[in-house]
Amino acid sequence: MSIQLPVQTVSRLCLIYRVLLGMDRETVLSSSKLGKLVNIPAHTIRKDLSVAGKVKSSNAGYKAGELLDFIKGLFRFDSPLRVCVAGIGLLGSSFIKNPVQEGGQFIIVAGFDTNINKIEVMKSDVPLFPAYEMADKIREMRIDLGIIAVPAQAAEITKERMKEGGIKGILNFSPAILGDKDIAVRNVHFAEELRFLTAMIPDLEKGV
Amino acid sequence: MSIQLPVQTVSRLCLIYRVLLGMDRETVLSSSKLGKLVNIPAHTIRKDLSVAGKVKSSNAGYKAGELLDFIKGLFRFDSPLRVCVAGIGLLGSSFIKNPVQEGGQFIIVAGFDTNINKIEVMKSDVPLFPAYEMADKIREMRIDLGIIAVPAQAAEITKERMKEGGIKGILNFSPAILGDKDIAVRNVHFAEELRFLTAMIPDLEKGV
DNA sequence: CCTCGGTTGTGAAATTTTTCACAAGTGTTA
DNA sequence: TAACACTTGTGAAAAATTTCACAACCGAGG
Repeated sequence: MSIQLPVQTVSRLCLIYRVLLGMDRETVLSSSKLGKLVNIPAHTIRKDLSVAGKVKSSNAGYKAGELLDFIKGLFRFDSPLRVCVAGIGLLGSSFIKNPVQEGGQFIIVAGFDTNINKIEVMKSDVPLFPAYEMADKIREMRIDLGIIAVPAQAAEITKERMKEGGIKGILNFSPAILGDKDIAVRNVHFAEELRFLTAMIPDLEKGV
Repeated sequence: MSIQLPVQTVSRLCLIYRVLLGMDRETVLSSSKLGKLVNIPAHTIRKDLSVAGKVKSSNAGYKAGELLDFIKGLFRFDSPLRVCVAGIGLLGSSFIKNPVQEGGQFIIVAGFDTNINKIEVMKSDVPLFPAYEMADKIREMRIDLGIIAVPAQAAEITKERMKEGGIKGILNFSPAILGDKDIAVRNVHFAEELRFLTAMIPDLEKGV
Protein backbone atom coordinates (compact mmCIF):
# COMPACT_ATOMS: atom_id res chain seq x y z
CA MET A 1 0.00 0.00 0.00
CA SER A 2 2.67 2.46 0.95
CA ILE A 3 5.02 1.61 -1.90
CA GLN A 4 5.58 4.90 -3.64
CA LEU A 5 3.93 4.64 -7.05
CA PRO A 6 5.41 6.56 -9.97
CA VAL A 7 3.68 9.89 -10.39
CA GLN A 8 2.74 9.06 -13.94
CA THR A 9 1.15 5.86 -12.83
CA VAL A 10 -0.92 7.71 -10.24
CA SER A 11 -2.02 10.17 -12.86
CA ARG A 12 -3.03 7.44 -15.28
CA LEU A 13 -4.93 5.52 -12.64
CA CYS A 14 -6.86 8.68 -11.79
CA LEU A 15 -7.76 9.06 -15.44
CA ILE A 16 -8.93 5.47 -15.59
CA TYR A 17 -10.91 6.03 -12.42
CA ARG A 18 -12.69 8.88 -14.09
CA VAL A 19 -13.92 6.87 -17.05
CA LEU A 20 -14.89 3.99 -14.80
CA LEU A 21 -17.04 6.34 -12.72
CA GLY A 22 -19.21 7.06 -15.72
CA MET A 23 -19.69 3.45 -16.65
CA ASP A 24 -21.90 0.56 -15.64
CA ARG A 25 -20.19 -1.49 -12.95
CA GLU A 26 -20.92 -4.69 -14.84
CA THR A 27 -19.16 -3.63 -18.02
CA VAL A 28 -16.26 -5.89 -18.86
CA LEU A 29 -13.21 -4.16 -20.25
CA SER A 30 -9.99 -5.50 -21.62
CA SER A 31 -6.82 -3.49 -21.12
CA SER A 32 -6.88 -2.58 -24.80
CA LYS A 33 -10.50 -1.39 -24.77
CA LEU A 34 -9.78 0.65 -21.69
CA GLY A 35 -6.65 1.96 -23.32
CA LYS A 36 -8.60 3.34 -26.25
CA LEU A 37 -10.91 5.21 -23.90
CA VAL A 38 -8.11 7.00 -22.10
CA ASN A 39 -5.43 7.14 -24.79
CA ILE A 40 -2.97 4.97 -22.96
CA PRO A 41 -1.32 1.86 -24.43
CA ALA A 42 -2.76 -1.41 -23.12
CA HIS A 43 0.55 -2.71 -21.78
CA THR A 44 1.06 0.46 -19.78
CA ILE A 45 -2.32 0.01 -18.14
CA ARG A 46 -1.51 -3.58 -17.28
CA LYS A 47 1.85 -2.58 -15.88
CA ASP A 48 0.33 0.22 -13.84
CA LEU A 49 -2.20 -2.11 -12.30
CA SER A 50 0.53 -4.63 -11.71
CA VAL A 51 2.82 -2.26 -9.80
CA ALA A 52 -0.18 -0.86 -7.94
CA GLY A 53 -0.68 -4.33 -6.53
CA LYS A 54 -3.69 -5.54 -8.45
CA VAL A 55 -4.32 -9.15 -7.50
CA LYS A 56 -5.24 -11.60 -10.18
CA SER A 57 -8.96 -11.92 -10.64
CA SER A 58 -9.38 -13.38 -14.09
CA ASN A 59 -7.64 -13.53 -17.38
CA ALA A 60 -10.67 -12.40 -19.29
CA GLY A 61 -10.84 -8.65 -18.85
CA TYR A 62 -11.61 -6.33 -15.98
CA LYS A 63 -15.04 -5.78 -14.49
CA ALA A 64 -15.50 -2.00 -14.35
CA GLY A 65 -16.86 -2.11 -10.83
CA GLU A 66 -14.02 -4.20 -9.48
CA LEU A 67 -11.39 -2.02 -11.06
CA LEU A 68 -13.12 1.06 -9.69
CA ASP A 69 -13.11 -0.42 -6.21
CA PHE A 70 -9.49 -1.39 -6.53
CA ILE A 71 -8.38 2.15 -7.39
CA LYS A 72 -10.77 3.58 -4.82
CA GLY A 73 -9.15 1.47 -2.13
CA LEU A 74 -5.65 2.13 -3.33
CA PHE A 75 -5.98 5.89 -3.11
CA ARG A 76 -8.59 5.94 -0.35
CA PHE A 77 -11.16 7.60 -2.57
CA ASP A 78 -13.87 5.99 -0.48
CA SER A 79 -14.66 8.62 2.13
CA PRO A 80 -15.56 12.14 1.02
CA LEU A 81 -13.12 14.98 1.54
CA ARG A 82 -13.95 18.42 2.81
CA VAL A 83 -12.79 21.20 0.55
CA CYS A 84 -12.63 24.95 1.00
CA VAL A 85 -12.19 27.74 -1.50
CA ALA A 86 -10.12 30.84 -0.88
CA GLY A 87 -11.01 33.79 -3.08
CA ILE A 88 -14.62 34.35 -4.11
CA GLY A 89 -13.95 35.85 -7.50
CA LEU A 90 -15.22 34.62 -10.82
CA LEU A 91 -13.40 31.32 -10.64
CA GLY A 92 -13.74 30.76 -6.91
CA SER A 93 -17.46 31.34 -6.90
CA SER A 94 -17.90 28.95 -9.80
CA PHE A 95 -16.61 26.17 -7.55
CA ILE A 96 -19.09 27.19 -4.89
CA LYS A 97 -22.03 27.53 -7.25
CA ASN A 98 -21.31 24.46 -9.35
CA PRO A 99 -19.70 22.00 -6.99
CA VAL A 100 -17.93 19.09 -8.61
CA GLN A 101 -20.15 16.05 -8.61
CA GLU A 102 -17.68 13.21 -8.69
CA GLY A 103 -19.78 10.74 -6.78
CA GLY A 104 -19.70 12.94 -3.70
CA GLN A 105 -15.97 12.49 -3.34
CA PHE A 106 -15.45 16.17 -2.67
CA ILE A 107 -17.66 18.46 -0.64
CA ILE A 108 -17.18 22.20 -0.68
CA VAL A 109 -17.79 23.21 2.91
CA ALA A 110 -16.49 26.75 3.15
CA GLY A 111 -15.43 29.82 1.21
CA PHE A 112 -13.10 32.62 2.27
CA ASP A 113 -12.42 36.14 1.03
CA THR A 114 -10.68 39.22 2.33
CA ASN A 115 -13.54 41.36 1.05
CA ILE A 116 -16.17 41.30 3.78
CA ASN A 117 -18.75 42.96 1.56
CA LYS A 118 -18.54 40.17 -0.96
CA ILE A 119 -19.13 37.63 1.76
CA GLU A 120 -22.22 39.42 2.97
CA VAL A 121 -23.70 40.15 -0.43
CA MET A 122 -23.16 36.79 -2.05
CA LYS A 123 -25.90 34.22 -1.75
CA SER A 124 -24.63 30.75 -1.28
CA ASP A 125 -25.46 27.46 0.38
CA VAL A 126 -21.82 27.21 1.36
CA PRO A 127 -20.89 29.29 4.42
CA LEU A 128 -18.51 32.13 3.69
CA PHE A 129 -15.98 33.61 6.11
CA PRO A 130 -13.46 36.44 6.17
CA ALA A 131 -9.95 35.38 5.23
CA TYR A 132 -8.44 36.03 8.64
CA GLU A 133 -10.59 33.25 10.12
CA MET A 134 -9.22 30.76 7.64
CA ALA A 135 -6.84 28.79 9.84
CA ASP A 136 -9.37 28.52 12.67
CA LYS A 137 -12.26 27.51 10.46
CA ILE A 138 -10.18 24.92 8.61
CA ARG A 139 -9.18 23.34 11.88
CA GLU A 140 -12.65 23.59 13.34
CA MET A 141 -14.42 22.17 10.28
CA ARG A 142 -11.73 19.55 9.70
CA ILE A 143 -11.16 20.64 6.11
CA ASP A 144 -8.84 18.43 4.07
CA LEU A 145 -8.18 20.29 0.84
CA GLY A 146 -7.97 23.91 -0.23
CA ILE A 147 -8.55 25.58 -3.55
CA ILE A 148 -6.67 28.84 -3.97
CA ALA A 149 -8.36 31.28 -6.33
CA VAL A 150 -6.89 34.54 -5.09
CA PRO A 151 -4.64 37.05 -6.89
CA ALA A 152 -0.94 36.19 -7.17
CA GLN A 153 0.22 38.48 -4.39
CA ALA A 154 -2.14 36.86 -1.88
CA ALA A 155 -1.34 33.28 -2.80
CA GLU A 156 1.59 32.70 -0.47
CA ILE A 157 -0.13 34.03 2.64
CA THR A 158 -3.23 32.02 1.76
CA LYS A 159 -1.14 28.90 1.55
CA GLU A 160 0.37 29.64 4.94
CA ARG A 161 -3.04 30.18 6.49
CA MET A 162 -4.26 26.92 5.07
CA LYS A 163 -1.21 25.07 6.35
CA GLU A 164 -1.70 26.63 9.72
CA GLY A 165 -5.20 25.20 9.77
CA GLY A 166 -3.76 21.79 9.01
CA ILE A 167 -4.82 21.36 5.42
CA LYS A 168 -3.39 18.33 3.56
CA GLY A 169 -3.39 19.47 -0.04
CA ILE A 170 -3.79 22.60 -2.13
CA LEU A 171 -4.98 23.14 -5.66
CA ASN A 172 -3.63 26.50 -6.70
CA PHE A 173 -5.30 28.43 -9.52
CA SER A 174 -3.51 31.68 -8.80
CA PRO A 175 -0.72 32.78 -11.13
CA ALA A 176 1.80 32.36 -8.31
CA ILE A 177 3.85 29.20 -8.29
CA LEU A 178 3.43 27.49 -4.97
CA GLY A 179 5.30 24.57 -3.52
CA ASP A 180 5.69 23.03 -0.13
CA LYS A 181 7.71 20.31 1.48
CA ASP A 182 5.04 19.37 3.98
CA ILE A 183 1.83 19.28 2.00
CA ALA A 184 0.84 18.37 -1.55
CA VAL A 185 0.45 21.34 -3.86
CA ARG A 186 -0.69 21.38 -7.44
CA ASN A 187 -0.50 24.47 -9.62
CA VAL A 188 -2.94 25.00 -12.46
CA HIS A 189 -2.59 27.94 -14.78
CA PHE A 190 -4.78 28.39 -17.82
CA ALA A 191 -2.47 30.56 -19.88
CA GLU A 192 0.31 28.13 -19.20
CA GLU A 193 -1.77 25.25 -20.47
CA LEU A 194 -2.24 27.18 -23.69
CA ARG A 195 1.47 27.87 -23.81
CA PHE A 196 2.39 24.27 -23.22
CA LEU A 197 -0.05 23.28 -25.93
CA THR A 198 1.59 25.74 -28.30
CA ALA A 199 5.03 24.40 -27.46
CA MET A 200 3.89 20.85 -28.16
CA ILE A 201 2.47 21.57 -31.59
CA PRO A 202 5.05 20.09 -33.95
CA ASP A 203 5.02 22.45 -36.92
CA LEU A 204 3.08 25.51 -36.09
CA GLU A 205 3.01 28.11 -38.82
CA LYS A 206 1.57 31.26 -37.45
CA GLY A 207 -1.36 32.96 -39.13
CA VAL A 208 -0.61 35.99 -41.26
CA MET B 1 15.35 23.44 -33.32
CA SER B 2 13.40 20.41 -34.39
CA ILE B 3 15.01 18.00 -31.95
CA GLN B 4 12.11 16.60 -29.98
CA LEU B 5 12.49 17.87 -26.43
CA PRO B 6 11.30 15.69 -23.54
CA VAL B 7 7.76 16.61 -22.56
CA GLN B 8 8.84 17.33 -19.02
CA THR B 9 11.51 19.67 -20.24
CA VAL B 10 8.97 21.56 -22.33
CA SER B 11 6.70 21.83 -19.34
CA ARG B 12 9.47 23.12 -17.10
CA LEU B 13 10.62 25.65 -19.65
CA CYS B 14 7.05 26.94 -19.90
CA LEU B 15 6.99 27.35 -16.15
CA ILE B 16 10.27 29.23 -16.23
CA TYR B 17 8.92 31.39 -19.05
CA ARG B 18 6.01 32.32 -16.86
CA VAL B 19 8.11 33.62 -13.99
CA LEU B 20 10.43 35.42 -16.39
CA LEU B 21 7.46 37.24 -17.92
CA GLY B 22 6.70 38.86 -14.59
CA MET B 23 10.24 40.00 -13.98
CA ASP B 24 12.49 42.87 -14.97
CA ARG B 25 14.48 41.94 -18.07
CA GLU B 26 17.69 43.10 -16.44
CA THR B 27 17.43 40.83 -13.42
CA VAL B 28 20.30 38.40 -13.22
CA LEU B 29 19.40 34.91 -12.10
CA SER B 30 21.52 31.91 -11.30
CA SER B 31 20.13 28.47 -11.99
CA SER B 32 19.70 27.95 -8.27
CA LYS B 33 17.86 31.22 -7.69
CA LEU B 34 15.59 30.40 -10.61
CA GLY B 35 15.15 26.92 -9.27
CA LYS B 36 13.81 28.22 -5.99
CA LEU B 37 11.23 30.32 -7.80
CA VAL B 38 9.81 27.41 -9.76
CA ASN B 39 10.54 24.49 -7.44
CA ILE B 40 12.90 22.75 -9.80
CA PRO B 41 16.43 21.65 -8.90
CA ALA B 42 19.16 23.86 -10.34
CA HIS B 43 20.89 21.07 -12.24
CA THR B 44 17.64 20.13 -13.94
CA ILE B 45 17.21 23.67 -15.15
CA ARG B 46 20.74 23.73 -16.49
CA LYS B 47 20.24 20.41 -18.21
CA ASP B 48 16.95 21.53 -19.72
CA LEU B 49 18.53 24.64 -21.14
CA SER B 50 21.43 22.59 -22.36
CA VAL B 51 19.33 20.08 -24.30
CA ALA B 52 17.14 22.89 -25.58
CA GLY B 53 20.23 24.27 -27.27
CA LYS B 54 21.06 27.24 -25.12
CA VAL B 55 24.30 28.74 -26.33
CA LYS B 56 26.85 29.85 -23.86
CA SER B 57 26.49 33.47 -22.91
CA SER B 58 28.31 33.80 -19.63
CA ASN B 59 29.24 31.78 -16.63
CA ALA B 60 27.80 34.26 -14.23
CA GLY B 61 24.04 33.72 -14.24
CA TYR B 62 21.27 34.29 -16.74
CA LYS B 63 19.86 37.66 -17.67
CA ALA B 64 16.08 37.33 -17.37
CA GLY B 65 15.45 39.06 -20.67
CA GLU B 66 17.87 36.88 -22.59
CA LEU B 67 16.47 33.70 -21.15
CA LEU B 68 12.97 34.87 -21.96
CA ASP B 69 13.96 35.55 -25.54
CA PHE B 70 15.65 32.20 -25.80
CA ILE B 71 12.54 30.28 -24.74
CA LYS B 72 10.34 32.58 -26.81
CA GLY B 73 12.37 31.76 -29.89
CA LEU B 74 12.57 28.08 -29.09
CA PHE B 75 8.82 27.63 -28.89
CA ARG B 76 7.90 30.42 -31.26
CA PHE B 77 6.05 32.34 -28.57
CA ASP B 78 6.79 35.55 -30.43
CA SER B 79 3.75 36.02 -32.64
CA PRO B 80 0.30 36.02 -31.08
CA LEU B 81 -2.03 33.09 -31.62
CA ARG B 82 -5.72 33.29 -32.40
CA VAL B 83 -7.89 31.33 -30.04
CA CYS B 84 -11.57 30.43 -30.12
CA VAL B 85 -13.87 29.14 -27.42
CA ALA B 86 -16.55 26.52 -27.97
CA GLY B 87 -19.30 26.52 -25.38
CA ILE B 88 -20.42 29.81 -23.86
CA GLY B 89 -21.34 28.48 -20.43
CA LEU B 90 -19.94 29.64 -17.12
CA LEU B 91 -16.39 28.60 -17.89
CA GLY B 92 -16.40 29.41 -21.59
CA SER B 93 -17.71 32.92 -21.07
CA SER B 94 -15.10 33.55 -18.38
CA PHE B 95 -12.44 33.13 -21.05
CA ILE B 96 -14.26 35.59 -23.25
CA LYS B 97 -14.88 38.13 -20.51
CA ASN B 98 -11.48 37.87 -18.84
CA PRO B 99 -9.07 37.11 -21.66
CA VAL B 100 -5.69 35.83 -20.57
CA GLN B 101 -3.18 38.64 -20.60
CA GLU B 102 0.08 36.84 -21.11
CA GLY B 103 1.83 39.57 -22.97
CA GLY B 104 -0.70 39.35 -25.77
CA GLN B 105 0.44 35.88 -26.68
CA PHE B 106 -3.13 34.66 -27.04
CA ILE B 107 -6.05 36.52 -28.52
CA ILE B 108 -9.59 35.25 -28.15
CA VAL B 109 -11.15 36.01 -31.52
CA ALA B 110 -14.37 34.00 -31.56
CA GLY B 111 -16.87 32.09 -29.47
CA PHE B 112 -19.27 29.35 -30.52
CA ASP B 113 -22.37 27.81 -29.01
CA THR B 114 -25.22 25.62 -30.19
CA ASN B 115 -27.68 27.80 -28.33
CA ILE B 116 -28.51 30.65 -30.71
CA ASN B 117 -30.36 32.56 -28.02
CA LYS B 118 -27.28 32.69 -25.85
CA ILE B 119 -25.28 34.08 -28.71
CA GLU B 120 -27.78 36.85 -29.34
CA VAL B 121 -28.35 37.75 -25.73
CA MET B 122 -24.78 37.79 -24.54
CA LYS B 123 -22.86 41.02 -24.76
CA SER B 124 -19.30 40.58 -25.75
CA ASP B 125 -16.49 42.27 -27.63
CA VAL B 126 -15.63 38.90 -29.08
CA PRO B 127 -17.86 37.88 -32.00
CA LEU B 128 -20.06 34.86 -31.28
CA PHE B 129 -21.30 32.35 -33.83
CA PRO B 130 -23.56 29.29 -33.93
CA ALA B 131 -21.71 26.00 -33.54
CA TYR B 132 -22.46 24.76 -37.05
CA GLU B 133 -20.39 27.58 -38.50
CA MET B 134 -17.37 26.54 -36.50
CA ALA B 135 -15.26 24.87 -39.18
CA ASP B 136 -15.86 27.68 -41.68
CA LYS B 137 -15.18 30.48 -39.23
CA ILE B 138 -12.03 28.83 -37.94
CA ARG B 139 -10.69 28.53 -41.46
CA GLU B 140 -11.83 32.01 -42.43
CA MET B 141 -10.41 33.69 -39.33
CA ARG B 142 -7.25 31.59 -39.36
CA ILE B 143 -7.74 30.44 -35.80
CA ASP B 144 -4.85 28.46 -34.31
CA LEU B 145 -6.12 27.09 -31.00
CA GLY B 146 -9.46 26.00 -29.61
CA ILE B 147 -10.76 25.85 -26.08
CA ILE B 148 -13.50 23.28 -25.57
CA ALA B 149 -15.90 24.15 -22.77
CA VAL B 150 -18.96 22.16 -23.85
CA PRO B 151 -20.71 19.24 -22.09
CA ALA B 152 -19.09 15.82 -22.38
CA GLN B 153 -21.42 14.47 -25.03
CA ALA B 154 -20.66 17.37 -27.38
CA ALA B 155 -16.90 17.26 -26.93
CA GLU B 156 -16.03 14.78 -29.67
CA ILE B 157 -18.09 16.49 -32.39
CA THR B 158 -16.64 19.84 -31.34
CA LYS B 159 -13.14 18.46 -31.71
CA GLU B 160 -14.01 17.18 -35.19
CA ARG B 161 -15.42 20.54 -36.22
CA MET B 162 -12.31 22.27 -34.99
CA LYS B 163 -10.06 19.84 -36.83
CA GLU B 164 -12.12 20.32 -39.95
CA GLY B 165 -11.43 24.04 -39.69
CA GLY B 166 -7.73 23.30 -39.47
CA ILE B 167 -7.07 24.06 -35.83
CA LYS B 168 -3.61 23.13 -34.50
CA GLY B 169 -4.26 22.51 -30.84
CA ILE B 170 -7.11 22.02 -28.40
CA LEU B 171 -7.41 22.70 -24.71
CA ASN B 172 -10.29 20.55 -23.51
CA PHE B 173 -12.12 21.47 -20.32
CA SER B 174 -15.02 19.10 -20.91
CA PRO B 175 -15.21 15.93 -18.85
CA ALA B 176 -14.67 13.86 -22.00
CA ILE B 177 -11.18 12.54 -22.60
CA LEU B 178 -10.03 13.66 -26.01
CA GLY B 179 -7.02 12.60 -27.98
CA ASP B 180 -5.87 12.90 -31.55
CA LYS B 181 -3.02 11.70 -33.63
CA ASP B 182 -2.96 14.75 -35.88
CA ILE B 183 -3.29 17.68 -33.54
CA ALA B 184 -2.14 18.48 -30.01
CA VAL B 185 -4.81 18.00 -27.37
CA ARG B 186 -4.62 18.72 -23.67
CA ASN B 187 -7.30 17.65 -21.24
CA VAL B 188 -7.92 19.61 -18.07
CA HIS B 189 -10.43 18.39 -15.54
CA PHE B 190 -10.89 20.09 -12.18
CA ALA B 191 -12.26 17.16 -10.23
CA GLU B 192 -9.44 15.06 -11.51
CA GLU B 193 -6.88 17.56 -10.30
CA LEU B 194 -8.43 17.27 -6.85
CA ARG B 195 -8.35 13.52 -7.14
CA PHE B 196 -4.74 13.45 -8.23
CA LEU B 197 -3.91 15.75 -5.34
CA THR B 198 -5.65 13.38 -2.97
CA ALA B 199 -3.79 10.42 -4.36
CA MET B 200 -0.47 12.21 -3.91
CA ILE B 201 -1.01 13.07 -0.26
CA PRO B 202 1.26 10.67 1.59
CA ASP B 203 -0.64 9.88 4.76
CA LEU B 204 -4.12 11.19 4.53
CA GLU B 205 -6.30 10.48 7.53
CA LYS B 206 -9.84 11.33 6.69
CA GLY B 207 -11.93 13.59 8.90
CA VAL B 208 -14.38 11.97 11.30
C1' DC C 1 47.97 39.05 -11.64
C1' DC C 2 46.16 35.78 -8.56
C1' DT C 3 42.90 33.88 -5.64
C1' DC C 4 38.31 32.97 -4.08
C1' DG C 5 33.43 32.18 -4.17
C1' DG C 6 30.20 31.53 -7.29
C1' DT C 7 28.59 30.17 -11.87
C1' DT C 8 27.52 27.39 -16.30
C1' DG C 9 27.33 23.48 -19.58
C1' DT C 10 27.71 18.71 -20.25
C1' DG C 11 29.45 13.91 -20.60
C1' DA C 12 28.69 9.91 -17.91
C1' DA C 13 26.32 7.37 -14.18
C1' DA C 14 22.23 6.34 -11.87
C1' DT C 15 17.64 5.98 -11.76
C1' DT C 16 13.03 5.83 -13.37
C1' DT C 17 9.66 4.62 -16.64
C1' DT C 18 8.06 2.41 -20.64
C1' DT C 19 7.95 -1.24 -23.80
C1' DC C 20 8.33 -5.87 -25.05
C1' DA C 21 7.55 -10.81 -25.06
C1' DC C 22 5.55 -14.61 -23.43
C1' DA C 23 3.81 -18.21 -20.19
C1' DA C 24 -0.42 -19.10 -18.48
C1' DG C 25 -5.39 -18.55 -17.93
C1' DT C 26 -10.41 -18.04 -19.80
C1' DG C 27 -14.43 -18.90 -22.36
C1' DT C 28 -16.66 -20.29 -26.47
C1' DT C 29 -17.60 -23.32 -30.09
C1' DA C 30 -17.60 -27.62 -31.92
C1' DT D 1 -12.17 -32.86 -25.08
C1' DA D 2 -9.72 -29.91 -28.22
C1' DA D 3 -8.82 -25.97 -30.69
C1' DC D 4 -8.98 -21.16 -31.02
C1' DA D 5 -9.03 -16.35 -30.15
C1' DC D 6 -8.90 -13.84 -26.75
C1' DT D 7 -7.09 -12.21 -22.19
C1' DT D 8 -3.77 -10.92 -17.98
C1' DG D 9 0.44 -10.29 -15.19
C1' DT D 10 5.23 -9.80 -15.08
C1' DG D 11 10.36 -10.44 -15.50
C1' DA D 12 13.62 -8.65 -18.45
C1' DA D 13 15.17 -5.37 -22.09
C1' DA D 14 15.02 -0.92 -23.81
C1' DA D 15 14.45 3.81 -23.58
C1' DA D 16 13.89 8.06 -21.39
C1' DT D 17 14.93 11.15 -17.76
C1' DT D 18 17.26 12.84 -13.81
C1' DT D 19 21.19 13.34 -11.06
C1' DC D 20 25.93 13.83 -10.40
C1' DA D 21 30.57 15.58 -10.85
C1' DC D 22 33.66 18.48 -12.66
C1' DA D 23 36.33 21.28 -16.01
C1' DA D 24 36.03 25.76 -17.51
C1' DC D 25 34.71 30.32 -16.79
C1' DC D 26 33.47 35.07 -14.48
C1' DG D 27 34.02 39.04 -11.59
C1' DA D 28 35.46 41.23 -7.54
C1' DG D 29 38.99 42.40 -4.29
C1' DG D 30 42.99 42.71 -3.14
